[in-house]
Amino acid sequence: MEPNYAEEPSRDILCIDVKSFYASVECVELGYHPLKKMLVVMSNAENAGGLVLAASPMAKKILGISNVSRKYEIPDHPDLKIVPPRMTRYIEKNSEINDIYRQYVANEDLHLYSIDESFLDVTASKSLFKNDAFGIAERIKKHVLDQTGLYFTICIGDNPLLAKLALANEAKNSWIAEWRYQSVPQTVWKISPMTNMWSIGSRTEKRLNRLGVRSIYDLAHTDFYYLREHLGLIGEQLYACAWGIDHSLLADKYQPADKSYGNSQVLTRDYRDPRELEIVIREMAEQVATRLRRHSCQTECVHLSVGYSDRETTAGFSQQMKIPATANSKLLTQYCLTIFKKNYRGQIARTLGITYSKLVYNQYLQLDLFTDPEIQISNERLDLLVDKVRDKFGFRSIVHASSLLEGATALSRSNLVGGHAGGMEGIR
DNA sequence: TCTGGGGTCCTAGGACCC
DNA sequence: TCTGGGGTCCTAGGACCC
Repeated sequence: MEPNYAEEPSRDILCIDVKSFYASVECVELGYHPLKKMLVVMSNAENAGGLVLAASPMAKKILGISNVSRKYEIPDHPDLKIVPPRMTRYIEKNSEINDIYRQYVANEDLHLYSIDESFLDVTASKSLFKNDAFGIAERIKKHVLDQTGLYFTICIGDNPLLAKLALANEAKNSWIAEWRYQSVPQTVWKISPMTNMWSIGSRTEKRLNRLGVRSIYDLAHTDFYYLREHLGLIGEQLYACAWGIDHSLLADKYQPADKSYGNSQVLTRDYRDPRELEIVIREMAEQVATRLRRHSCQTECVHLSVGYSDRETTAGFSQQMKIPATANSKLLTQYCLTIFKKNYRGQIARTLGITYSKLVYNQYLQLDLFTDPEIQISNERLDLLVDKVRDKFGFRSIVHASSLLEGATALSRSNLVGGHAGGMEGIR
């Protein structure tokens, strides 16, 4: 049951990623050459456990630093520059770069994949620019370099999967690579280790090994029904991937089925006092609620997870709860605390996470039968007012008195963007 | 010396309904 | 005499990605 490529979509898809995005942005802003300077962007650099979010190509090459290195693993070197993250700046740069892409493709042919990766379908642009995919890629590369000083790699494929695989596996050496259906035997089947394949992590690799599959070549030559029987839908998808076929994996990512908003944090120390934990839960419940309101949506499902310290014998608990749609801070806080009280028995806690899922985008207030409508409406107004004041004057302008108590983390985290320093500290 | 943070998708099993 | 079966919703947990 080999695939028939004639029936598969054949487009000119570019997958573009900026080399060491955060590190490169910092180099440019600080006046260094992004390909020549050794620089790392580090979160929490004041702790030995500080995490490297991005390392410039030279830092990787000469000092062997990788993106999840810890501070205590970084060698001392006089030429190595260490800077804190400025997430807000990176988001701005990302949007500037995508604005450039929009000069080459229609908006519906541009898919933002992550902060440093985008997919462009340039099939329709070829006649407009009187150029092939390769030529358009070169033009975009020059444009972005001239305007922003950032270098990147581009891969071309018949579909997003091939472009993405090329980027992950071949673009390390050259700035451009092209993977097509015809080249699958020389490219996709040679991907090694197997975990370099999209959607194969260490667990899946082990499962495949147990089924006698030791390479991507093996995967492509394993009976489809055998894979489906043992791995279900995943088996079907893996088989398709091994032949470079992209039916769902990337395509579906453009329209996520289950959107959710959440925040999580590793606490800076062990917490064993339930009152302190409740303070942090309140803060987080409210911060995620703010994100809901900012996106004009409500949640129907609240999830709380508490991870225990290594010193406990159990890992922690994680529980969700279906609720009537709301984006109200006070209500959501109560739901989170309900889950907390139901499960917590005095263990030493180290991580907290709150996620709101099952989002609904209807704007009107869902009045419930058991609460006075006046109160519901005034709660809603209060939330929006608080959001507004914070938009204007910063998070710190209005905080709960409890955020000043021992154990609270909201104030110290108020400048974080995507969990890391936003870089606007002192401005607000 | 010590837990990064934010997401999405899939599966299994239980509850409930007709 | 006998264990129904199918569909849907929900939760928990696993896996993966950037």
